[in-house]
Amino acid sequence: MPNTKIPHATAKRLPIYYRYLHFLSDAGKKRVSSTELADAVKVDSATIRRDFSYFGALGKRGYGYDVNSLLSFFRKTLKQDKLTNVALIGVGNLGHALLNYNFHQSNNVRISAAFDINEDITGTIQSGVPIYHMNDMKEQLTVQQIKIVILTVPASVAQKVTNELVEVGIKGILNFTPMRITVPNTVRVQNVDLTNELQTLIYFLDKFGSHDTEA
Amino acid sequence: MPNTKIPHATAKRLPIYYRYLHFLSDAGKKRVSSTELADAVKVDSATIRRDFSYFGALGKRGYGYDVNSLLSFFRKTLKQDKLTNVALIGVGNLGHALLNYNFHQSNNVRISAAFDINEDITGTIQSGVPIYHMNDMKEQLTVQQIKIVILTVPASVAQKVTNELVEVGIKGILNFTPMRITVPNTVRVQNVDLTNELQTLIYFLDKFGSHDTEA
DNA sequence: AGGAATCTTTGAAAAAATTCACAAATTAAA
DNA sequence: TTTAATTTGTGAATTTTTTCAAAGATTCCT
Repeated sequence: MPNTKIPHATAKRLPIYYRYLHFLSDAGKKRVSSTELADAVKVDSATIRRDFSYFGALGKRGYGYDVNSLLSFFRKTLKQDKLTNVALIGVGNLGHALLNYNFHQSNNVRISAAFDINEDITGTIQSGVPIYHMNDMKEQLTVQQIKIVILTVPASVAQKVTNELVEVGIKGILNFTPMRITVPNTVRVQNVDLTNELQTLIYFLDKFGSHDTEA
Repeated sequence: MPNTKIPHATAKRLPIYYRYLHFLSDAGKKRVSSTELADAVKVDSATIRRDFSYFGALGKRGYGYDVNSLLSFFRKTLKQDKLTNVALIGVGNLGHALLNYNFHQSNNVRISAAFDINEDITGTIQSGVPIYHMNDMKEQLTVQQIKIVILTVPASVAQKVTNELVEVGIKGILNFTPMRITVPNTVRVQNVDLTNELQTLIYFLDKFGSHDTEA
């Protein structure tokens, strides 16, 4: 019974599987077992089989999974078969790094517009991406029909900017600010909090019995 | 019965609470209720109360939690009362941004050394941090007694570098590479995978019934 | 002071996620 | 062809996490 309801925890692992399948395919590998995958992506093999099973019977007993068919299945599932345009809001330290970060390569995502208030950079093109002034944000997002943004503005303006994003129909926000922004529940927020990650790491430290932790 | 065993899910939320308490304290607020906190950090109030209760009875019925005592309790718990030195391995795009990123401000963490193979920058000081050559990594990490690193090297060398880190007794790795690195279970790895975050966001998109997702 | 309102603490229930373990299917080897 | 070795798919058990709900403690208002 495919696709009925994919658990949240499973969904978050799909990109990890996807990437490794990509790697295997590039390496010319034809088949892969859940055990082999487990070793590479550090997820228990039973969990992997369970995850896959939510999408139906993707494997073959005694054989494993066919790399290429699994890959193309996940490519569709993750909507990697078409290019997604996103905008970058806030071209500071981190924003600038993300402009150069090669999302496109493995991801089929392109940053097609960036916004900032700094007039030294607005109007220019950085790493192939035009930088607009924040004043033009709502207009450009509408015209370019962008539905996903990466938010790298200062925490102090995060909510204010978010409200504008919601107004123009943004559906997904990758939030790099430390603020927990408020949005209507038609909008999805994914938080990436660098400070938190470090603090969590420090916290877990001498608590040994360690190993891996998902971001 | 405090401190016996803090659930993983709880531990990952502590930094979020900590930061907001900091904010409240700075704003001169004396007390806060779980409901109020819940609204700000987007975690259910019952979950917050449960989380706190693992550390003992930190609040007062009918009153709420005292901001400053809660703050100083968490400061100790998260070891934010003393400065933690970390190293940055790999000063590329992202690494450079992290050098400028103000971990220190809210975090009491300092990047005290950075490493790269690019001889144009080794030997220089960037954003106040000396950049050493990777050849000197093991020596410097040992001398400086660094136990935590931020790993921003290319995926292709992630495991190789990790092995060296393990050799010199690194205990925590904040892994920005897309590789799932292998470490002995005395070492903790926290993965931050930017591409994954975006893909997850895209995946969740039209699956509406949305809202927040932790990184 | 008395009573209503607030708010934590915490058992217990519910929900979600992981893991075990084995039958069923397939491949590989002898 | 028969046997041994793999390996999936999945009920069931377990573990983890979240949420409910009510008793107990305190504050606030009149």
